Amino acid sequence: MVRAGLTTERLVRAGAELADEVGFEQVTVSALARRFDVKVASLYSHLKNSQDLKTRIALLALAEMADRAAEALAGRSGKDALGAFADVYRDYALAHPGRYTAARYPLDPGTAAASAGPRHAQLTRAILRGYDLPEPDQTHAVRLLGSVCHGYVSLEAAGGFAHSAPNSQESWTRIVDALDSLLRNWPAR
Amino acid sequence: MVRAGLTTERLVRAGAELADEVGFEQVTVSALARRFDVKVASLYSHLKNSQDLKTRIALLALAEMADRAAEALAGRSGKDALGAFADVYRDYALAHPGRYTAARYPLDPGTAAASAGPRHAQLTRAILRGYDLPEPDQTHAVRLLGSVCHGYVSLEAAGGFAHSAPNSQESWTRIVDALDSLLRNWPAR
DNA sequence: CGGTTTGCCTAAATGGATTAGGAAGTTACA
DNA sequence: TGTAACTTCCTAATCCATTTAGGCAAACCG
Repeated sequence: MVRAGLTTERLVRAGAELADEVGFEQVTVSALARRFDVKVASLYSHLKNSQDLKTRIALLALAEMADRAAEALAGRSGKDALGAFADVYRDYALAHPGRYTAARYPLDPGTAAASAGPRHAQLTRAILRGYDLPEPDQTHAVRLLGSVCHGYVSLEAAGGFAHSAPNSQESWTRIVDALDSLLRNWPAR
Repeated sequence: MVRAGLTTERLVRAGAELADEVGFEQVTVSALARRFDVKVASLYSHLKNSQDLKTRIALLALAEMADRAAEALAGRSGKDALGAFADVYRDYALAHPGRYTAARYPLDPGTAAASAGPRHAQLTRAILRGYDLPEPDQTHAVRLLGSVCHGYVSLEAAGGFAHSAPNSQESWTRIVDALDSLLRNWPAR
């Protein structure tokens, strides 16, 4: 019997690739076993169950995005940082649609807290340092930025902007401009 | 044999209720059959397949939201309209989480075009009449508003804002304020 | 009232998720 | 090097959802 060399690590990585190829919904324990040319039951030594697999893929995606965002923000500030940050999410979603979908897989509170989620919030907050907003407005702005990035990328991925002018890239650029302007002129209570 | 009186209409409506109760992911043809105390195969006279069921629930949700949005916009304009519009989505998502999830179920282009999707875009555009933006900025703004509403509500539904201060309602109010301000001071190219 | 349509059925094939238990491969250590 | 302990992967079985084919009975329509 030749061993396939399965590890949780490799399975999750392969699961993420599978998600990008066929969609996160189609990621099943069975499909993953087929990809490793191994019986389904073998995976259950490395994964608790199907949900565990999906959760791990989600955590991988969140961590990858946070890594890229952190790199993109290094040495940038203000509008430059804002644009680079936003592009990280958009580019990631375009390059890795399955992983991006995975990143929205519902996590239980404990898992979410231990995920890269808080890092995302920290990074968003770092951008806002260039805009000098007092609390609690800073928190509102963090939530706004998160909503816009996530919302835009989701709608774009769903094809929402595909079949009408102007093209999506142009809107994206202008929306980043608009957000920059908004943050520089954040309305007082 | 007493007939159960199944129709596509009733099945979809019950499917939507089921989605709100147990989550859209858990809506299956089997669960629906159980709810009507009927054999699974019987549903296939009324539904093409499982995907058809989900698509129909999605269309129902999109139409319901568009109806509510249209009603909310009647007689309002400017910031008043903006706030009311945004609240429709938020309230709908809170009251009908399963249906709201359903509304993001991927539709093929033909179905999407025949859905209430375009009506949503029209309604968003109606709000912007109060802000006097020239094209193509109006389109960018439509996309921004759609992104914020969708993004915020998604993140909120996923519990993103649940465990930190300030509370979500306050952020939401301030974000609507901020968007109003942005639309009134939309930056030139 | 007889024929047709419709609504729901039984039956069966397919495929994913999951568990129990076993055998082959690997490692550690005497 | 021999062997015990552990790890990895397997067979086999169960359960549940999806989907299709074909049939009987109820409802409707002339």
